[in-house]
Amino acid sequence: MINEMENEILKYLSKYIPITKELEEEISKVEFIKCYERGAIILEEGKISNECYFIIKGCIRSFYIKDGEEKTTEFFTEEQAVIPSVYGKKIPSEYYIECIEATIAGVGTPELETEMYQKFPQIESLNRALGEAIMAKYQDTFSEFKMASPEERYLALLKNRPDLIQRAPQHQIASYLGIKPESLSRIRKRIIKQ
Amino acid sequence: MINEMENEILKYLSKYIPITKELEEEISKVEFIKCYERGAIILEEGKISNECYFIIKGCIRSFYIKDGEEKTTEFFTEEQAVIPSVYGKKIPSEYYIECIEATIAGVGTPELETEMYQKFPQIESLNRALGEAIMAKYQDTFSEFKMASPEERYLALLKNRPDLIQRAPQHQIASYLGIKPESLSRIRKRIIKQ
DNA sequence: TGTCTTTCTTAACTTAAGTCAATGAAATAA
DNA sequence: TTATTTCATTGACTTAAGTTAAGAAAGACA
Repeated sequence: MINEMENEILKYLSKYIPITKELEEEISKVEFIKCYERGAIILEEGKISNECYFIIKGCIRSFYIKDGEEKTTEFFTEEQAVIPSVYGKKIPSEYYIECIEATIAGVGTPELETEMYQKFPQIESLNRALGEAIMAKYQDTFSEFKMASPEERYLALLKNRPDLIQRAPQHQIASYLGIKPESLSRIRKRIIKQ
Repeated sequence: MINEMENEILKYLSKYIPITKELEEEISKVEFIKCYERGAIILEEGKISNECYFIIKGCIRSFYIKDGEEKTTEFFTEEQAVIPSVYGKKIPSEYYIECIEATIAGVGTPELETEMYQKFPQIESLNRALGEAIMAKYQDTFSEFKMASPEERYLALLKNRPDLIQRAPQHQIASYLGIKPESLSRIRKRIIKQ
C-alpha cells in the first residue's frame, strides 16, 4: 500500500525530471507518507509549522477564524502541494489547515528538503521551476478573482474545479468565493432559473 | 550612473547570500539595466514574453483589457520583481505591463538565468527560497482580499502601501481593489467623514 | 429508528456597490 | 496660452450582497 503511494510521487516527479535509481531508492527509504482522518487539523492558529504536504489522495482546506467566523481561503486536492505560509519559519501561523476528507499525503520538512537538495541538486532546480509555475497560476487566479463578480467566480469554479462543489460544504465554498452562504444560495437559484 | 544601479542589485542580493568577487564581476560585466519612459508598454496582450524585471526605481502596473476596460491587477515598485506569468513560455500574454513612472530596472532573460544558475548554483537556491517567500506573502494578500470588504481593502492599502495612493491614478487603484472608480470615490468620502 | 446537529434555503429588510449621466478639476497637447 | 482629453466627484436610480431570523433538509450518531 505505502509502496503504491510512493509510486504516485515518483510518477509526479518523473513528469519533470529523469528519475535515477538512487533517487528512487532515496524516496523509498525515507518514510514520509502520512494518513489523516477526515476532520483532522494539521495546523492550528498560533502554532509553528515544520511540515509541508503533497496530497496523494484527499482534500485539504486552509481557513482563518475572523470575528468568530471561519473564512476558507484555499482548497487543495490530489497532486497539489500545501505549503503553510509560515512553513520552516519560526513564527506562529495565522490560520488553520484541516483535512475535509480522509487524506494521504507525502510530508516534507525543512531538514528533509535540505538533505534532498544536497544529494539531488536537480530537485532544487525542479522546485524552483515548479514554484515559479505555481506562482504564475496563482497570480492569474487572483487577477480573475478581482475582475469577476461573485456570480462569475462561482461559474468559473464550476468550470475549473467541478469536483470541489461536491467535496466541500457550501458555506466553505461561499467564503472561498468571498461571499456569505446566503448569497451563494441565491446565486445558485439565479443560475438555475436561466 | 549605471554602476550605481548595479550596486543596488548587489546590495539587494547581499541581504540573502554572500557576494563573491566573481559574482560581483559577472553582474558588472553583463549589461542588463534598462530605462523606460513613463507610459512605456513593456508587454502587450498577445505577445510572447522573454523578459523579467527587477525594479531599481519607478513603478510598473499590470492590467488586462476586459470588455474594453482596463483592469489593473498589480502594482510593482522599488525592490520588487516583475515576472510575467508567461515569462519564458512560448505562449501569448493575456495582459499588458506598463511603466506608470519613468523606470529603471534590471532585466533578466531565461538564457541569462540558465547561465547564472550554472555559474553560481547558490543563485538558484536563493531564487527558490525567495520565490517561496514571495509566494507565501502573495497567498496572504489574496486571503486578506477575500476576507475584506472594499472599504477594508482600501484602508489596508493606505496602511501597507501608502506611496501607491500618490503614485497611481485613482481609477487604477479602484480596479486594483476590485471596484469601480465611483465606489472608491464614495469610500474615500465616507472615511473622511468619520 | 429517532434525536441532535449541521447545513442549506427562503424571506424581509438594510446597506453598499454598479450604472448612467452631468459637472468640475487637472493634466496634456497643440 | 488655449483647447482637448482624461480623471475625479456627485446625484439619482438599479441591482445584488449583507443581516437577521426562521424553518427545511441532510448527515451523524446512539
